[in-house]
Amino acid sequence: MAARGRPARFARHGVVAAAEAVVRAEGIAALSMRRVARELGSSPMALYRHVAGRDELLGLLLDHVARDLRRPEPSDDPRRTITRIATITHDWLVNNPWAIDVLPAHRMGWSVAWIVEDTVSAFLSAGLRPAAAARAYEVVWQHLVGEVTTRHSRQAAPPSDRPPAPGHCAAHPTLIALADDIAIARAHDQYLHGLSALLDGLMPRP
Amino acid sequence: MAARGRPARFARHGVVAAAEAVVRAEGIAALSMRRVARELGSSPMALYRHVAGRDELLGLLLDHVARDLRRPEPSDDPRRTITRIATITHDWLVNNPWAIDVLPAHRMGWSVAWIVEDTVSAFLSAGLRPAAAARAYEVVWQHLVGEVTTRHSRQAAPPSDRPPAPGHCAAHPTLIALADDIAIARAHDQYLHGLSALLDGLMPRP
DNA sequence: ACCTGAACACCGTTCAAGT
DNA sequence: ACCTGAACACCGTTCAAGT
Repeated sequence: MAARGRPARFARHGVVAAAEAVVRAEGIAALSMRRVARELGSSPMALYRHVAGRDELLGLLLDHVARDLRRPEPSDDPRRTITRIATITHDWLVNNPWAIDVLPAHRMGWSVAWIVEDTVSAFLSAGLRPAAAARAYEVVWQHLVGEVTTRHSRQAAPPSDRPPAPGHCAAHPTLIALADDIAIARAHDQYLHGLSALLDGLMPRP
Repeated sequence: MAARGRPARFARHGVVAAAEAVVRAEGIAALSMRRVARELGSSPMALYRHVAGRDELLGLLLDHVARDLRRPEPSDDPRRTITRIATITHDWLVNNPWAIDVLPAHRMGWSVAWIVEDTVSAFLSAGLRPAAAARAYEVVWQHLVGEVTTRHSRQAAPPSDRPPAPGHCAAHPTLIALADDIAIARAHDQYLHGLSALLDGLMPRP
């Protein structure tokens, strides 16, 4: 069949690719319909031929970026499997922190459903009952999201160098005495440490 | 000394109070300088006499709302102390989810510094070394933030009722078999369950 | 000393018109 | 069939002018 009407200057995929370029170069805050249009050299309204709106564009971008998230090979040791999946997901979210906000609105797309699938079944094969396995997955996910969220927002607003007022020091002795330990615990990559403690509490002991 | 110049129509506190009213009634997304000005019946620019800008207003609002967060009495049992502080903070953050984003930019203001102080010293009196106590606090905080974040974003985007495509079912057998368990784990208030498992892993066993 | 109005540079999205 | 331009209802913030 012959092409009818005016030919398209770009396609849905081109819009997503332009959006990805903007996010990579200038961060998620710079991602606007107008900015993507400028990237494509078109008018803002041209995008709406290919994409329903900004929310859909974010969802498509999520699917696009999810290709970097590779499902690991299954292993015999459930704890090892869970740790590996969590680590991969963690590193991916550190690179794409905006995905945390998009994931729920995107109905936790099937492109990343294997995270739930493989983690829950690892908990099952570790001996947890179904309800406990589902809860355990939820806790691991919450901790993962919390680590990435706190990391990301601290990066955006680094701690001040100003010393605290004397009155504050007297009121918070432990805070002052352990200031270095607290700073180290925040700065270093402690995700695996926290996950390990969590799994100690969640999984049956041998 | 006599008042000089034009009298003020409102004060810094009035701006914060108006901001709180807007947030309580319409949520954090509705909080704009222009919206607060409308609330006060003034021009948007009048606010800048009393507040440096939107970021400072958010910080002041945080301090204002932090008065609802009451420091609990110390107890003899460290685990009980930590659980109580975490529960209070959790409930407060569920009511003020926007605070999660503001806290780091606000340099974790001294108005809530007792959370760190009391939690870390409880871990110390449970027998943890300083570095471990600091890390343990960090993990508890991360889990707390993650629980509130996932709860909040799911509330904004409830799961769809559409049944998944058959292909997806075949690829994710555990997900399908435990669908009800997973839904329950997400819906119910599982914060205390997760915290308990976390403390099992973090604290020395008697 | 405090407030206002116009302006600048943004935003998502609708709707009618052009090619 | 696809794209554009003007428009609407927003946003934070600057700057000069008014009282």
